[in-house]
Amino acid sequence: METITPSSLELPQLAPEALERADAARNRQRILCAAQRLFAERGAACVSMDDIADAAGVGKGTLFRRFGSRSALALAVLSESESAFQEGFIRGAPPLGPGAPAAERLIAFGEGRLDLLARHAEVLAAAEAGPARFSSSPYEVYRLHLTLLLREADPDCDAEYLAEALLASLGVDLFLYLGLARELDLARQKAGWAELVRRLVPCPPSNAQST
Amino acid sequence: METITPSSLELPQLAPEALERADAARNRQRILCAAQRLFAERGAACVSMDDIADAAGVGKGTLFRRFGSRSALALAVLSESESAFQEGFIRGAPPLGPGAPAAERLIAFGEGRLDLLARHAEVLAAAEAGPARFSSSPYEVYRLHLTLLLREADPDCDAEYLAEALLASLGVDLFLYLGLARELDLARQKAGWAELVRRLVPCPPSNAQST
DNA sequence: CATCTAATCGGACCCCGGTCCGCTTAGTAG
DNA sequence: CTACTAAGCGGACCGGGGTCCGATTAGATG
Repeated sequence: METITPSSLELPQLAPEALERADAARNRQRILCAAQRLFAERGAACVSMDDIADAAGVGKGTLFRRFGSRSALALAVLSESESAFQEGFIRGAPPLGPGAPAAERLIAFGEGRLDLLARHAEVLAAAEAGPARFSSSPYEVYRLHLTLLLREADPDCDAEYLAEALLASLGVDLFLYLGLARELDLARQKAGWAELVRRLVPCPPSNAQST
Repeated sequence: METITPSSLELPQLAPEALERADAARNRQRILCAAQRLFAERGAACVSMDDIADAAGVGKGTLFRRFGSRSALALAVLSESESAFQEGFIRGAPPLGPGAPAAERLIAFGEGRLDLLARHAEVLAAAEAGPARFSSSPYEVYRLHLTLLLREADPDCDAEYLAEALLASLGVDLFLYLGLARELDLARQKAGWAELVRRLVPCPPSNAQST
């Protein structure tokens, strides 16, 4: 504790992977592959953490050391799709990306999220189960994005609250429930979302303002 | 199985309590009391089903036989408050009850629900955890109520979808998260809800129509 | 009161997510 | 190549929700 080795000072802690030991990195990959495969084969709901550990040829302790929790692992499995979506609404082409009016971007965001839900509902349900829902980094990004768009659409609204309220209607649980129990399919939910957004923001035809 | 006793035919199955054996009814009461007490003492999150069974002087099997699940038990503990609220918006005085314009009733509904959340957040969190959220009978009542009000406010909207979307923003999880992590207090959430509703329904000053 | 039966009881048991800690090993320094 | 150390490993373990089934008993019948 008292003597700090020079090497520890030189490590700039670039990224988690950078200072990960080789076997650790290998195990992370093995676990990710096993999880992805099992999720695809049986459905995420029917795959326990023990299953994944066994399939990856790894102890349960290792699994939790690498990923911390079931939700975090599920999130990691989805990171590619998730990043692609975020890329889309942050730097992509309109109407999802910058350039379109806020209302249009909001509608496109919801449709994109609903597509994501439709493609990965099961794994997302695992990723956003319980307390993980609000503390995940995607949620924070979504929240910020919606808050900015809402403020842009109407500076007088309580954008912080409305962003959370809107996000609530794009939750996995609701999506699955609406689809399975209430038989509202993807198209209907997209239309409903669009209606919701259009009613929320006045949607003035030419309100473009710089700054 | 083949011989049906006359007595079984005479039982009209009036209500669950009616055909419940005396000891069963007694145990149900004991369990409810113990649960209520423990929830109040320690907070629902720190009370396990074993704790409740022990405190009630009853086996775990009995507990689950009577209530089926943790969420159902929590719901039962709250049934009084829940009924009072439902009574309020079904048969109570305006603006919560019938008589006020739909928009006003919607706002009052959300405020009432938020009050309920504020009073019983912990137990409600247990009651609406996981899959129980959408399958509970209160949810169905809320859904119907909102659907009718939305249709009344604007017959052209997709009331079914909008009702679910609105209800999502009155979920316990979101309420707790907004209050604790985002520091949006009860008043702010009420104001936000009112804003949300007013933007959603045109709120024409005199749109009262019979039928 | 004795008998009978089906509802009830209760705790041992299961599965699951998550934690802990003593053993192993990668990677480095000499 | 050897020695050293901290990171990594893995499986025993824990508490919690929920299930099962042999033992018990309420309460009706005669």
